[in-house]
Parts: sequence; C-alpha cells; structure tokens
Amino acid sequence: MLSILHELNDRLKVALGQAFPAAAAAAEAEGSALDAQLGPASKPEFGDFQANGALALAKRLGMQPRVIATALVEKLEAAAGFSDLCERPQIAGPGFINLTIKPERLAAEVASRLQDPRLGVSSAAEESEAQGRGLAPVIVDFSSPNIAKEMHVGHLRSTIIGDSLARVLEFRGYQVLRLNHVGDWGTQFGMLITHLKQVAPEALSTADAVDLGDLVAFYRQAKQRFDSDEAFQSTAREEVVRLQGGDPVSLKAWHLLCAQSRREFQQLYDRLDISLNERGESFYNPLLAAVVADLEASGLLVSDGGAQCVFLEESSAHKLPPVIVQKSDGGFNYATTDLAAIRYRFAAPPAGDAARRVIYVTDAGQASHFAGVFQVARRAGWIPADGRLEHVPFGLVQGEDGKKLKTRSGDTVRLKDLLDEAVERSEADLRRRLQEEQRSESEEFIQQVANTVGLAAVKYADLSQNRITNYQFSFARMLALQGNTAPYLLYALVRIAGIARKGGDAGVIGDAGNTGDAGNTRDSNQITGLFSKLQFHEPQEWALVRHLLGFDAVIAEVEEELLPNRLCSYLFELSQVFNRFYDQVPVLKAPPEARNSRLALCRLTADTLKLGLGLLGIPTLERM
RNA sequence: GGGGCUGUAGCUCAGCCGGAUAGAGCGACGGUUUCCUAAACCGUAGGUCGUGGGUUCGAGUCCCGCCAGCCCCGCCA
Repeated sequence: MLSILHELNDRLKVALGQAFPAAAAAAEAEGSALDAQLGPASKPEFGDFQANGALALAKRLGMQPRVIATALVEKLEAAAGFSDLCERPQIAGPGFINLTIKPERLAAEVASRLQDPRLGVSSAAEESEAQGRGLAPVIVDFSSPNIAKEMHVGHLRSTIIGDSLARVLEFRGYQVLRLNHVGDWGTQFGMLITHLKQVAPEALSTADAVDLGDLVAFYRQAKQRFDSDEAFQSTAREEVVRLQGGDPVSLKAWHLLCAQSRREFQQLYDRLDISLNERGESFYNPLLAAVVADLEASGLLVSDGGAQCVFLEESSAHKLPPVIVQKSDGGFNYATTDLAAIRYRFAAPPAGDAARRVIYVTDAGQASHFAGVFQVARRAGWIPADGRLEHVPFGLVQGEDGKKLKTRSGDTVRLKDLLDEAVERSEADLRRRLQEEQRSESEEFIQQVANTVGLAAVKYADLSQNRITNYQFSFARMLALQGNTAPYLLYALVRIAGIARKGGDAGVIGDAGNTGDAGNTRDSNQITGLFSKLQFHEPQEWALVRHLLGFDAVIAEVEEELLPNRLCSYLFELSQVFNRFYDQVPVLKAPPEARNSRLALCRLTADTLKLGLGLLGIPTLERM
C-alpha cells in the first residue's frame, strides 16, 4: 500500500496548497512544507489511513482544526480521480481526517500482487538503475566468533539477527557483503601455535596429517600451560612475534588452526542455512600502520603515557576515555582493527568495498566502543557524506531466572547443544501429537518436521523480540504451538497447503527469501483469467486483504530501522487474521463466485508468509 | 564516580513522525468441532505505562530530576 500512501500524500499536499496558499508558500520558502501527517489508520474502524495534520496546523493558521480539516477535505474531493481512489473522507474527533480506500482499488492491488513475485516490494536496484546511478553495496558485519573457540549462545543473536537483516536488504535489491569478522589474530595465537608445535609437530610438515579434533579442549590445554608454565609463556610470546613477522612455519600453524575452526563454524552455519564471507581481523593487519599514520596526518593523534590516542569530543562535561590506536609497546589493538575496517569498507576499490551503509550487529555492551570508533572515523574523514555507519545493538540472552544463560553446571551454553535441544524437544512433541491423533508418519517426515520446527523456533523467538532489550530464552515458550511463535506461523501455512491439496489452487511461490530471489514467475495469463474478478464481501476477507497489502510498508520499515521484530509482528498478525478467516469463512465449500476470490486470498497469504519467513531465515512446511 | 540500555497486565513482550478508549501472547475463567489439520476460533477478567516535574491543543512516546535493574568504562575483543 506504499504506492497508495504516496499518492494520497501527494494529493493532500496539493489540497493544502489550494486551501491555504499563503501559508503553504510561506512554509515552502522556509524549507518546511506543510505536513498533512498522513499515516496508517490507528484502528480498523477509522479506515485505511488517517491525516492528523489539521490539529498541528491549528495554531499556525489561527483556525479551528475541524475547519482546516473541512477545507482540506473539500479540496481533496474536488480533485480529479480522487473518488476512484477513496471513499468520502470522514472528519472525526477534534479534526482527524479518516480515509478509506475504495474496495475496487484494494481488490485491484490484490490482483496485482498475485502476479508479482516481489509482492509489491520495490527493488532498490531497479530504482537506482532507472535513475541512471549505481547502487552501492551494503555491509552487514555479524556472527564473528573467535578462532579456536566454540560458538556459544553469545553468538546466537548476532548470527540470527544479522542474517535476517542481510536477507531483507538483499531482497530489497542491494548487493550485501555478509562479513564474518572472526577473531583470527592476536596474542592468543602465540600459545596456540606453541602448543600445536609441541603436541602435533607432524601437522606442520605433512599435509592434512592431523585432525585437531576438539579445538576447545586444545585451547583449554594451551591456556592452562600458558597460565602455569613460565617457559611456555615466553616461548608463546616469541611465537607471536614470529607469526607477525611472517615466519612460514608459524603461518602454516596459524592456517591450520583457522581451517579447523572454520570447518566447525561451517557446520553450524550450514545447519542454520546462513551464508557468510569470512574476513577476519588478520585481513586488516597490513592496513593498521596506515590508519595510525592517517590519524597522525589529520592531527587527531595524541601521545599519552606512551600510547597513541585520539581523544573524543564530548558533548557535555563528561569525560570519555580516549580511543587507543597504538599501545605503548607499539602494538595495535581492536580499536585500530575496527578503524581499519571502517576505512576499507567505505573506500573505493581496489583498496576498499565502496559501501555506503555499514551495519554492525554486536551486543549492546560494545555500544560505547563503537560510538568512540565511529566518531574517530568520522573526524578522520573516512565516512563519505552519504555514508551510513550503524551499530545494531542487542541485549543479553538470559535464562528463565533472568540471569545470563548458563548450563546447569554453570558453563557457557554451546550453540550446537542449544540447537540440538530445540530439535529434540520439537521431535518429542511431534511424536506425542502423532500418537494422540493416531497419525502415522515416516521417520523421514518426523526428522524433517522436527528439525525445521526446532530451528525455526529458535530463530523466530530471537527475532520476534525487540533486539535492544535483553532476551529471556525459553524452549517451552518458543516451541509453544500457540501464541507468537514459529510453530503457530508454520501451522497457518500448513492449513493453506491443506486447502491446496484438497482442490484449491495454491501455487505458492518458491522459497523466496532463502535465495534473495522471489522464485518462479507465474503464468500471468492464467492468473489474470483466474483472479481478474476478485470480489470480497465478508469482513474477514477485507481484514485479510488489508493486512496482506501492508507487507511492502513493513519491509521498508525493517530496511530503515533494522528491527526484524516488526516483520515478525506483521507475520504473526497476518496468521491471526488468516486463522480467523479460515475459521469463519468457508473456502472450498464456498459458492463458485466467492471461491476464486477466497482461493486468491489463501494464495497471497501463503506467498506472503513464505516470503516473510524466508526473510527471517525460516523455511516452511507443507504438512506438520 | 562517569556513560549506555531497560522499567508498560500475574508472566513474557509490542507500541512506528507525539494523536482518538494503551495492545498482543501466555497463564486464569467460560464457550465453540456432522465442515478445508481444534496446533484453531469466540468471549470474560486483568493497567497509577517506575516516580516527580516540564513542553504541547494532545505525552507510554519529547526534555529535566529522582529511584531500581542490567551492561560498559585507556593500552583484552
């Protein structure tokens, strides 16, 4: 409905100019045009849209709000074509203008979406092409585990939220660089390499000689020796120097450790169907000296206690710690790496990505770090005027006791274990239900459904919450079959698939969001024939129509605000509206003149759910 | 000590540019199945939007103070 919203807004703007020419011209001259404050209606009984501008303009124009509203409505109604778009506007309360779109127009929108694999969402790529300019890539920096360590619950939110944001941006037509900024460089490699050289020297001379097996245990052993053995410690320190000096044997050992970790991470990414390009901290290593030199040249660098720092501009009298870019021992640290990354990502190729939007999905605890680093980058002139640099923070994962999520024994929860448990619980639940309903299904079906539902539940539970707040993790809640959960949404889709099997044409589009491509285009002649004369009469049909048409606006919102929970709410509400329709309005048993229109609604609902869930990284099921 | 985030129904949470009577879900209580998967639907009860000021025609939303919880705070990431 974004196109209708824009059309109405344009019409309101014209009406404002006609009704109040002097004030409109004056406002225009000031650079702040009069605003009709058009937005979606706050309640269904108010229609489709409401314009609140009359209230705000009352003081400025020195008139009663209702008088302003009346004048506006008069001009609106007099304009050519308005009555084809909209019912007579209603003035309500102190001066709200309520607008209801004509049923024929809504039905036409539904018909057009049935033929549109993008479901009404415009493509940024096509838009920029039409305007004859290029579209800069967007970078989403997410997941970012550390080499030689395990992925744990702390990586869950970044990985899931980052993937979903990337999918939405990809669907909108952007080229998205999904960067995995893995921790693959730093002093811990001294001890790891030293340990490797001592316990598995053959790995360094023979190709693929050794499978390191449990890397976590390996890391623990190395750490334990580092902490207890002084000789080991000094060897490890020398090893760091060798590695940074480019010693071939040290590099080989380093590669080996990275490759091993990469394989383990990849298993989880495959399982979650998440794609990432690894570009770890080591990538920026050769660029660090230039970062410091650049800061020096721009006069931002200050030596303080032997360390090279940039002091932050403070908005008030509060004293912020400086950003240290070079330690007193000459080494660089994480702030330097982050600065090098920002510089590279905005810079022109070949020594840069030429991005214009860079998004960091990390926990909220790093907010002040990023605020500092972003400020330094800005003052250093590395961010173009049209460049956006955004930290997308999220809260902690907590247990049901409200404390940081831990296992019973107090350890960090491994991501693998967490996913396993979700799938196991989902399987147990499914088996219990099959027994209760005396259904018999193949083992393959059970595994497939349990896996899909379990992983969907984990993803959806995370995404459906506003990411800023801490997130209380609960298997029971996320796997619940009712409420705002993945199983509830998946079930709505299963119901539609059931209608399709029993004779209704559902012809749902393919797994759109998963590929960033909306899938098969349909035979438009066939569709036009089938759904050309849509007509709706029941309130449940209209509620569904109106909700379906809101999809494009939600995608636009997620693209801008980077809040996937908005998409989740939309899909949940869509499922609710659909279930009401399904419960109260027959589809297959409807009289022929209503049947096709209802089938069309079923299909568009399925398409929308499937696409929407795909953008959350959640695949769907035909039966469950 | 400084900074950030959070505080909305018993619980978990939404609440978009400030807009009409603050919304869901769970839980509780009551109802609905010869009919497309009842994993659903319908209804009832439940609120000092932490608190005190301010701005505004209008504040859960913006500004200031206070209280509480969590997180961060110079050479780890």
